[in-house]
Amino acid sequence: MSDPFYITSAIAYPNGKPHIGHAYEAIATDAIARFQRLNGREVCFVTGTDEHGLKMDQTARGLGRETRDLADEMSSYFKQMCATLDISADHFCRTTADHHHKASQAIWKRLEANGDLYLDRYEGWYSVRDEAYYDEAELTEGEGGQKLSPQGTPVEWTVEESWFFRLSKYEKPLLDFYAENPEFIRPDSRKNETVKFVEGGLKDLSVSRTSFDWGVKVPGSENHVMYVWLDALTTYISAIGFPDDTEEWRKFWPASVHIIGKDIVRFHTVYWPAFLMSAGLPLPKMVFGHGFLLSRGEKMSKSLGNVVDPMALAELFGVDALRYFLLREVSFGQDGSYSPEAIVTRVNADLANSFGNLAQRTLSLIYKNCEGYLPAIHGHHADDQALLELVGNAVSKQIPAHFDDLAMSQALETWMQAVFACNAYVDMQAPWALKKTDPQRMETVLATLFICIAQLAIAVQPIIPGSATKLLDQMGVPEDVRNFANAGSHWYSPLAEGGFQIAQPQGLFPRLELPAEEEGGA
RNA sequence: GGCGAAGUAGCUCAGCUGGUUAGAGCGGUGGAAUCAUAAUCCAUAGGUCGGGGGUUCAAGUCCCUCCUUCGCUACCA
Repeated sequence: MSDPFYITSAIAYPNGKPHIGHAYEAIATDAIARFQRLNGREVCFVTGTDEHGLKMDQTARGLGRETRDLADEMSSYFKQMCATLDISADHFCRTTADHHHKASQAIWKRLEANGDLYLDRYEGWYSVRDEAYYDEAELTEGEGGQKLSPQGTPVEWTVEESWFFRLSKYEKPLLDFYAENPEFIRPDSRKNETVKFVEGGLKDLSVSRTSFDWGVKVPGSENHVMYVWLDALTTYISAIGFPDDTEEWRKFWPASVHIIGKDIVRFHTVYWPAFLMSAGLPLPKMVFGHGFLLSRGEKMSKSLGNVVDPMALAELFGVDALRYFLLREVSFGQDGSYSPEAIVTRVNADLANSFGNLAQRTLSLIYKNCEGYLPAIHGHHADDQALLELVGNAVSKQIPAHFDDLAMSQALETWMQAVFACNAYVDMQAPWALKKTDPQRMETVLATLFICIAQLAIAVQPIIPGSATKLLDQMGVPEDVRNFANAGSHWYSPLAEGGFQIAQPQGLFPRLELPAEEEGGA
């Protein structure tokens, strides 16, 4: 088990409860992590919550609560979401943890030691009401020449003491890095945006705040807290031990991939690598900016009232159904659309009808006609060979290649084609008819199907771990076979000859029904 | 405004470096089968590949232009 694979999702900003976008990212990241484990890599998967910053502080104050208290509560919802959705994270990190503060201060000191931090003044148009600075170009002019923020609140020219990071110094190194590492930013559209942005020139970055104190204290400037992003990004290294020289740190850094939303690509592809360069640390190998989930093609927002609670969806349709839908229907990297009809249609067609029914009809035939004992193989026909080859090729080559490329929807498309081939094979061979005409042939056909179904279940584990495991359990497939390296090994005959007997098969993928329409609007 | 992405069958989308009759799934239609979660399999549905122009022996696939939608254009995260 060498070849470490370190993957992170973004750490969520918990000033609200988790929404479907958080669930989507967690599920996608989890599927990749699970795939790599089954692919023989030693995996570390980190997720968590990013709890500092102005907004958390404001939200808590608005509720009349202690910020820390609110953070504890909100973070727990995200942790709970991970548990519910079968997210196999190795570490759930909170930026409020002591070790994380220590790590953030350590990286700060490294930037400082490298001469990249200097104290200056941040000047700009500041809205007291929004507690935010705005660019001149964003402002509008109200009555009497009063300058207004995009939110329509008054702004005034404000000067604040701030530490700056010499981001400008890294313009060239970053561009060189992008050029030398074409896979660093994916998909390409995000890379273009980033390159153009950096080519446009980088200004030094204000990396401390004095206007609030909910954050990591700047070493030596106790009235400053660190810019939230500097602290948040540090999670990726503090999670595995930094600044301590731990075994995990040595094994897993630099990260294999950071999975993030397309809205925070810049922080991960400009600021983060610049910070790391300054700190003298290796850079992550890849940053992948996935798309957004739209509700019937529209952005989800509180004002539109179309925000979807992922817990409710999991409750309604099942965790694996939700996971399958999101990863099959949405091309990873692009925006995707969600609707109850779409999930019901997709899950019924693929999981219930095609794959679930394939397993059910095959296992039922074995249960009824072979007393549950796995049938012997009496020499394969060309049809059997063709199917075994098609499924074997999909499971051992094509599907892992797609997963490795983070193309989960394509992996599943390939998977479905193999499922279709199995169904076509069942119909053509008609083992129920062979029962009377050629029992031995029936046994071979059922054995062939059993092998294929097991392989398909093994391959789909990263997507629907719960159901796949249940099916493999029903089928008695040994643990050490349940990975990409061994799925195609010679495990069937030993299992059959060992006298394994299946119980009466239980359907694992129930057909979904469209939930009844909500009554009356208003 | 600048830069970029996208516009392909009713729906959701594949189509890499240009090359035989433009593909898949879902839906629709017609058959077959009855082992199975009324699931499955086979066949099929006549889309000027956003409009126009151009390059080429050959363009959905390259160039120009127009239309439409979307993203980025730094200090909330």
